[in-house]
Amino acid sequence: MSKELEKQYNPKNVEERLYKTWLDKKYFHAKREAGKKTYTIVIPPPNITGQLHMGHALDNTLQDILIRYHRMAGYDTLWLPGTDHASIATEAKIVEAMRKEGVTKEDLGREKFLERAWDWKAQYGGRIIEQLKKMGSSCDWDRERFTLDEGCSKAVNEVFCRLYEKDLIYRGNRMVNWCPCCNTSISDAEVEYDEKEGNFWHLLYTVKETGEQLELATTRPETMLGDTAVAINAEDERYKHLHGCHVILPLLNKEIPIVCDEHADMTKGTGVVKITPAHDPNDFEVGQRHNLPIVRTFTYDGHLTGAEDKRIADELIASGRAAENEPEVLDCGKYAGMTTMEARKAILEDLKAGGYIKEIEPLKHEVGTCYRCHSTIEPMVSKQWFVRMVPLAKPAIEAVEKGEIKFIPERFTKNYLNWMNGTRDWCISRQLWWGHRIPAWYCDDCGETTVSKTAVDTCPKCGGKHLHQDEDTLDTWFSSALWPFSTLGWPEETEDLKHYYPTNTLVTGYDIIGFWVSRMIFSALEYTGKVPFDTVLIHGLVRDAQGRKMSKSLGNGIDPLEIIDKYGADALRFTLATGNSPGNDMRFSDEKVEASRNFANKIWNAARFILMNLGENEPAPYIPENLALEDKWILSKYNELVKGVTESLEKYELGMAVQKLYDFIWDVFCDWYIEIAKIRLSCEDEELKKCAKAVLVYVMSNTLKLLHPFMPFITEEIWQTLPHEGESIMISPWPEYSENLVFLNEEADMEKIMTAVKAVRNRRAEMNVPPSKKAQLNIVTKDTELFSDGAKFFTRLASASEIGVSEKESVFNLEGAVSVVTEAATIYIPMDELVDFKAELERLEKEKKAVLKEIDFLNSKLNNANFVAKAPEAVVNGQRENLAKQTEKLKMLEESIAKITNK
RNA sequence: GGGAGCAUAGCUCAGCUGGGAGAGCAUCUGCCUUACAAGCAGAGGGUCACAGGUUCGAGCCCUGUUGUUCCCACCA
Repeated sequence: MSKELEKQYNPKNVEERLYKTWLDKKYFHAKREAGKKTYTIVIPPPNITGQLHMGHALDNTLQDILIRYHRMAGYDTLWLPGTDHASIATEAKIVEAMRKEGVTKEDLGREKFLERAWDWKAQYGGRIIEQLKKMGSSCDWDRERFTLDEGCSKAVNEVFCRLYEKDLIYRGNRMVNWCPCCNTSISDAEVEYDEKEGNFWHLLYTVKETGEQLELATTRPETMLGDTAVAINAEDERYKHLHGCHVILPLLNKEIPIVCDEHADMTKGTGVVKITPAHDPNDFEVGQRHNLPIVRTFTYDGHLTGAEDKRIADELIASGRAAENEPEVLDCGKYAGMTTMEARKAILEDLKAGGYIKEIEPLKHEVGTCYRCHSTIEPMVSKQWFVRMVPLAKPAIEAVEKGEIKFIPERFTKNYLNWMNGTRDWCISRQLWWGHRIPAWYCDDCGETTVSKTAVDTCPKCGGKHLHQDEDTLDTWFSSALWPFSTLGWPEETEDLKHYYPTNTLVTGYDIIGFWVSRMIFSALEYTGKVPFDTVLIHGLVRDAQGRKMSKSLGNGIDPLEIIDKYGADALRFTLATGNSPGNDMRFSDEKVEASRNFANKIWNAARFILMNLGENEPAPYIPENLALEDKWILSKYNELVKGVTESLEKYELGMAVQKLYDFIWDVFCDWYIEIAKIRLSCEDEELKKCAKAVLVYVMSNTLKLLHPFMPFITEEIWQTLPHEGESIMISPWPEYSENLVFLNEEADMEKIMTAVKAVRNRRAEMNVPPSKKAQLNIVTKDTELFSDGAKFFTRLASASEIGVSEKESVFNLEGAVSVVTEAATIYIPMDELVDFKAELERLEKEKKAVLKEIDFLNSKLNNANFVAKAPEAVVNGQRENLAKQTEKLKMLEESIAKITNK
C-alpha cells in the first residue's frame, strides 16, 4: 500500500521537504487581502553577531504559533522578519577578529572597516535566518528587513531631524557612562551593576586656613587629581567653622574650595565628600550648582591625561568654540598614560608616602559595568547627543495606563511604567563606526550645527563650504525603536503601512522591556500617532536543567539546532510551548524534549493505524449519518477541544492550549477511541466499518489542524497522507465549535461505561490477573440497555469473555466472584480459585467506609443553610447529584457485602 | 533603599474569573493485547512554605513571617 508510513516518525525525512514546499507555494507571504482582518507580528530582530540560541527558539516558537493560528483562522496574516545590525556588539566582534590578525580599526580606516562589517552581515545575518527556517518559522521572507538597510536608515534620519526640530534632541556636555574598552559612551540602560570587592580609602586633606586634617572617604582615589572642591553639609555642626575655607589637594598642592551642598550626607562616613565633577555623576551635579571647574584627568580610552591631551583641550577652549561645560584637562605628569588601575596604585603609594591615608576599609560595592564587555564604566563628562525623555514618555505612559497596550502577564505593566517614569535623557551617540551615522554637519568656519536628512555642503549660516559630518553613530536601539513601522515603509505612506500597521502582538522577553519595548511605544506614538502594537506577550528566560542561565562562559548553553537534529523541530517547539506560562522562566532538559518526541511518535502511530484501515480513494473527512454512542462521545469531546484550544489561544494561554491537545490526543483519542473503534473495524458489517473509519479520519484530521500551529511539520505530513481537501493544512480553515456536535447524554453514558471498564481493570490488576486470562462479567445495573449494548466494550477493553447484564439477579453463578461497584453498576467477576473472600470482604468494607464518609461530608454541606442559600445553584445541585450517586453506590456495596456474608 | 516574582507529589512544573488538587519524568506491579516498548493496563506518593484574616467555602483573595530569584536606585 502506497500510504504506509514508517513505524517511527523521522523528522529528517519531513521537515526540509515540507518547508521548501511551503516556501515554493508562497504560503508565508502576506497578500494584503481586501476585506479580511489583519494580524501582524514584527519579529524582534536577532543580532547578526550571534547564532540561534534557546531564547530565540522560544521567542520564535511563540510567534509562529500565533501566526499560524491566525492565518488558519482567516486573518490576513503577516510575520515580518529581519535582523539587527547590533552596533556595539557587532563592532566589538569585528574588532576582536581583526585583533587576531594584528589589525586595528584605525589601520583600516572607516570605509574599509565598514566594508568588513557588511561582509560580516552577509555571512552571519544569513546564517541566523537559515536557523529560523529550521524551526519552521512561517515568516514572510519576501519582506525581510535589516535595521541598517536603506529604508530603515531613511526612517532613522527622518526621526532624528524631526526630533531636532522639535528640540527633543540636543547635543551637550553631560555626564555619560563611558566604556573604556568599547571606547564609547553608552546609555544608562546599558550599564549593569556587578558587586565587586573594593576598598574605602580614608584620605586626609589639609585645610589651608586652619591647618587641620579633614578626613574623607572614597572608593576611587585615582580620581582625586580631578577634585575641584570638597563638600560638607551646611547643617553639619562639626564643620561650621570651615565654611568658606579651602583645602590643599595632596600631590598637586592645589587649593580647592570647601563648599556646602546637600549632597554631603552628615550621617555617612565623616560627612565630607571630595568633588570630582568630570568623573562622577553626583559630583557633576554639585559642580553645576557651585560653578566648579570641571577637570578631566582620564582619556576616553581609560588612561590618565597628559600634556598632549591638555594642549588639545586648551586650544579648543581658546578658540571659543567650546560648548558649555567643556572640561579642562589636567596634565597628570608622572601619572600620565597610566591606566586608571595603574594610576590608582601609584597615587595610593604617593598618598601613603605623604601620610595622607588614614585608613583602608574593605568594602563590597556595586560597580557599573558595560553590558557588552563587562568592563568597569568610567563616568565622564563628554559631548554627546541626547533625547529629551520627559515629553516623549508622557504619552507612552498614558497609552499603557489607558489600556491601549496590554502586557501579558499583566504584572509587567508595572515594570514598564516604573521604567518610563524613572527614565532620564537618553544618550544616543556612540563613538563607533558600525551604525547609523548622526545626520549632523558642523561648519569649520563658523561652528554652526546643521541637522539634515541629506548631506550638507554649504553652511546655511555663513555660506562656508568647509563642513564635516559628526563622526559618531547612533545607539543601536535608536533604530530598533522604529522597527514596527520603519519595516513597513514609514515615513512613506506605503500600502503595507496602511494595511498592516499598527501591528498586533509583540512577543519578547522581560529583559528588554526597558531597552526596546518602551522605546518602540514612545517612538510610535510620537511619529505615527498610533501605538505600535496592542499586546505585548512577555516570556521568560530559558534556563538549563539546573535552573542556571545559559551562557557562553558557563558553557551550559544548549544549541537548538542540535536538539532539532536529534529530536526534530516539532519536538523542540512542543517542549518550549508546553508546561510554561507567560513571563516565567523555564528549565530546559533533554528529558522534556524526549517526552515531546514521544508525543510526536504517538500521533504518528495513530495515523499509521488509521491509514492501515483505509482503502484507496477514501472520501474527504465527513461526519457519517449512523453515529454510534462512542462516535457521538468522541465528537462531543473533540468539539469541546476546539472550543478550549481556540479560547486558550485567544487568551495567549499557549501552554494551556497545548496541554489540552496533548490530553485529548493521547488519553482520549488514542487510549479510548481508537481502541473502541477496533471493534467495528474488525467486524464484517461494511456500513459499521465505514462509519468508524469516517469518524476516525474526521477527528484525526481536524485535531491535526488544532495542533498544527504547535507542530507544523508532523501535522502537515500526516494531514497530506489522510484524505483531505485543500493544498495544505497550514492554509486550511481553523476548526469551529459546532452546536450540532454537543452530545451530553452520550458523553454521560460513555463515562458510565468507561468508569466500569476502569473498575474492572483495576480489580484484575490488583489481583494480578494477566489480560490473557479472560473472565465472565455479570453486570447488575439499572441501565441495562446501555450496558447490554456496551457489552462489546468490556470484551475488548476489560478482558471479558462472556457478559451478562441484568437489573437485579445474577446471570452467572456468582459463587466465588469478586465485585466492583461504580455509581452506575455493580459488576461481579467470577474467578473462584483466585479469590480470597476474607480480603474481598475487607476491601468492600473499606470502600463502604469511604463512601459513608463522603456521604457524611456532602450531607453536612447540604444541611448548612448558609451554603444552600449563598452558593450558586449549579454548585448546590452538583453536590446533590453527587450525594444521590454516592447513596446509590452505598446501596450496591451493601448488596455485594451481603452476598458474601450470606454464603 | 524601592519594586516584582516564586514557594504545590522524589524531580520539573501546570492549576484561567475562589466550589473538595493535576501532568511529565522518576518509583512499584502486570503486560510484546495485530498503531505505537518512544508503547499498554494499574499502583503508591501532597498539612498546596508558615501564621492570621475575609468567605457558606481558600492552592487561588487580604495582612504578616520565613526562604529564594530577579529588576530598578548616584550612596561618597
